[in-house]
Amino acid sequence: MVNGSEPTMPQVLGSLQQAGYKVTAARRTVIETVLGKDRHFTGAELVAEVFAADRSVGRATVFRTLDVLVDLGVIGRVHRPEGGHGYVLCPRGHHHHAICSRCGLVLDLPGCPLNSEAGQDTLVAGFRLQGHRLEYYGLCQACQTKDN
Amino acid sequence: MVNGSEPTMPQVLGSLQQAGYKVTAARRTVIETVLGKDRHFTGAELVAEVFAADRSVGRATVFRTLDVLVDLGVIGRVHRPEGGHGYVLCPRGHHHHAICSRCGLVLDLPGCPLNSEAGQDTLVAGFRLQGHRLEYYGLCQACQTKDN
DNA sequence: CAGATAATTGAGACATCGTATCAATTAGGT
DNA sequence: ACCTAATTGATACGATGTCTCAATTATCTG
Repeated sequence: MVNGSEPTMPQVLGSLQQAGYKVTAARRTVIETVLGKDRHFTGAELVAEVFAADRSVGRATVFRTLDVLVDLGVIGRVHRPEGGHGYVLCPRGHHHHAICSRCGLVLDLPGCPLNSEAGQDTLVAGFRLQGHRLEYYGLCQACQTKDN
Repeated sequence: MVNGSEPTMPQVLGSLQQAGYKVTAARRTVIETVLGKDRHFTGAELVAEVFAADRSVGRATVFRTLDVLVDLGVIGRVHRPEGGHGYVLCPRGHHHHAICSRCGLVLDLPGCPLNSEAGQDTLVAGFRLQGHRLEYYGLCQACQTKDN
């Protein structure tokens, strides 16, 4: 990946336990598969890959584990250029993504270009800000050089 | 709504024609329904409302009209806190949204807090920026005062 | 280690959201 | 009024998740 701050297998398993979730074989398989991805993916894609790795893991379990991982902050949901939404592996801490609108590559951007959270409390009168979501779209280096 | 820059019925119909689309009864009904909304909505919600207004409008036509309106820039797609995505009425020009995570109210934010586009060309080495999507989440004034 | 127990699982039906097909209708230019 | 292509409604379909439920299993307690 682009920077080295992605969570590792033991880290995620630790977070799981710490949050009160059980560490099961199915979850291991799903997490291993997710950690191997370097671009956004759909639930269906993940189901296929997990199924290829372990035929006994159920469809519902994959989606349930995705929910858990979103809850833990290991992955996030993003819009996909094609419409619908996908999932993407997230490094820890506040950050945003640059998404290649051609191949789906996801780059993690360190930091946040927005002003301090304090300044944004007054974004709109009376609105209590809780968070934000920022996604950049464009072409990654590889896709720029491909003709067409 | 919060600011007065939302498109009006004649404006949207004009845009429709100008873009080469025909002005039909079904589209009028869908557009009227959309213009009456002040928060994000799902396709299904809109289908129900349009159907209530005119029982003869088909499901597919509602979604087709939504596509046209996205194309015209009258509405945009946003993430919904509950997951999935929704549609939201948009004023013209580059802007972003503040979305109440409790009631779904959407506030249009004039301008853009990000630095000039020029500066963002170098966001990540080699990445050619095409655009971005920014959404704020929080509680609107009304929802802050509601107990819980 | 064994037993208790609550979380988790797989299977598959179901729900939601949106799209494709297709013959019939209709808007808009002439 | 006529022509023609765009649009329509109905319906089947597809993609993406969610729910139910009985069976299993990870973790805790002793």
